[in-house]
Amino acid sequence: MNMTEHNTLKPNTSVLELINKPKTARGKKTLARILKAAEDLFSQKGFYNTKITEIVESANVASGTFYIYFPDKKSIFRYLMEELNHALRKEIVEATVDCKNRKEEEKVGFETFFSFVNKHNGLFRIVWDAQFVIEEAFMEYYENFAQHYLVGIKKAQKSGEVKDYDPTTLVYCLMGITNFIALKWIIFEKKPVPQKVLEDVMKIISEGAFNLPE
Amino acid sequence: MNMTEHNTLKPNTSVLELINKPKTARGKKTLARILKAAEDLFSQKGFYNTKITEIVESANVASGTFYIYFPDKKSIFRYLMEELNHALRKEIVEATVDCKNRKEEEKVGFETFFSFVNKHNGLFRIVWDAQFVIEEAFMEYYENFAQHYLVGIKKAQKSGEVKDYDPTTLVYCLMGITNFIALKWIIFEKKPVPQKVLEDVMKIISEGAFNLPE
DNA sequence: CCGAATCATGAATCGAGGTTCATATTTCAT
DNA sequence: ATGAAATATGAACCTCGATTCATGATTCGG
Repeated sequence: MNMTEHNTLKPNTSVLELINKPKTARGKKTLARILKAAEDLFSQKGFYNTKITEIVESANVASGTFYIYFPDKKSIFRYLMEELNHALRKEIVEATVDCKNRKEEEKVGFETFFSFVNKHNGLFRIVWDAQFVIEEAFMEYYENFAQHYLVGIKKAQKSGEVKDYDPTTLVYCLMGITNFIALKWIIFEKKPVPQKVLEDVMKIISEGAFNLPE
Repeated sequence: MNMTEHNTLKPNTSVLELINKPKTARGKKTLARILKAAEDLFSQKGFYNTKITEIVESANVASGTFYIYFPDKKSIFRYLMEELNHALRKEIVEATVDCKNRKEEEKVGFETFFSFVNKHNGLFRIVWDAQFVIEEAFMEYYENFAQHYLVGIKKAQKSGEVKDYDPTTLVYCLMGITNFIALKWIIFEKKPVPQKVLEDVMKIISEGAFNLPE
């Protein structure tokens, strides 16, 4: 077992270089087809139930071709995870740039997250599958997401917009809420998250769940 | 493919009979050893990374013995899932019997959930792994849990203790919060959930996260 | 338009691990 | 005490799927 240097939680650690980058138009197309096929299949059936055979078949390439771009099955999985992570964060950042206040920012962030999961509803399955495919990746994913979230929350606490709880607790509560709401609607019900639900969620995190005892 | 009758979401569907029940003291002990070994291994390494070989070795039985009690690898996984599900619900019900109001009930419920996950920290890994092992089981698990939760929440809404949101939304928010707080602390940090965190969580769901703009 | 680099092929390899089964041992009701 | 039922054994089987590699086709800069 040749253990390579451990991959600590450095923010910008990228593993995307694991792949052998195509240098030709043809190569790029092929790689794209492979990635698409893999994302679809992993999303539907998970890592261990997806055969390389199926990926290459669905991508219309020979099995050997797969190994031109990825050293092994796990690499493509990890690659997809990072890709999704980046894409999600990018969408959220872009969607929230000109929000007037933190509350609006949360709302738009939630909406963006829901629509992203709706588009890439394999995100969950891939991320959750990760804990048994590439152990570190799973924690890395959420801790990373939380860290970015944290920055915004702390700022909003300084400005007085957000109450003075332990910010990490708040961040994990908010991530929990969005993840489970998306799970319920997009994964279980196979529908977009209804507007009414989004609004109730906003009310819950604004006003709490309980009525005051009179 | 001989598709057996589809397992709809009937509350009390039990699959525990999948196993060949032992009729002897010896048999019971053996089965218990196998279950313990399997729970440990599945928790640590997930379903697909756990070999029958390892389970039986860790349980000190021969490979054939495994198949006396379970028809195949998936059965024992499913069995464990149900067992955990029942155990968790039982603990929560028992812990909350004499709570004075819904808010206290939530708090005690949260505490019990955290302590359960702390004791059986494989619960998460097993449940989340499930979506790729036994697809229905994953959704079944959460929907089932949600349904029980819902009953209590609706009651508390009638009595006016809980605000009048869509109860399903509220339930999934609360499940999301507890699951992610447990994830952060018990799984990622490998520590029990600190008291301060529990208190902040309670405040968040009581008072919300935002300060009112003055 | 040539040839070195790139990309593609797919049959063959190889190891892994779930499951079976013929045989042996243990239990326990009578 | 006894034998039928219940348990236990573990080597052998068998399938499946990740990966390799020798060979062939394409690309594209100069």
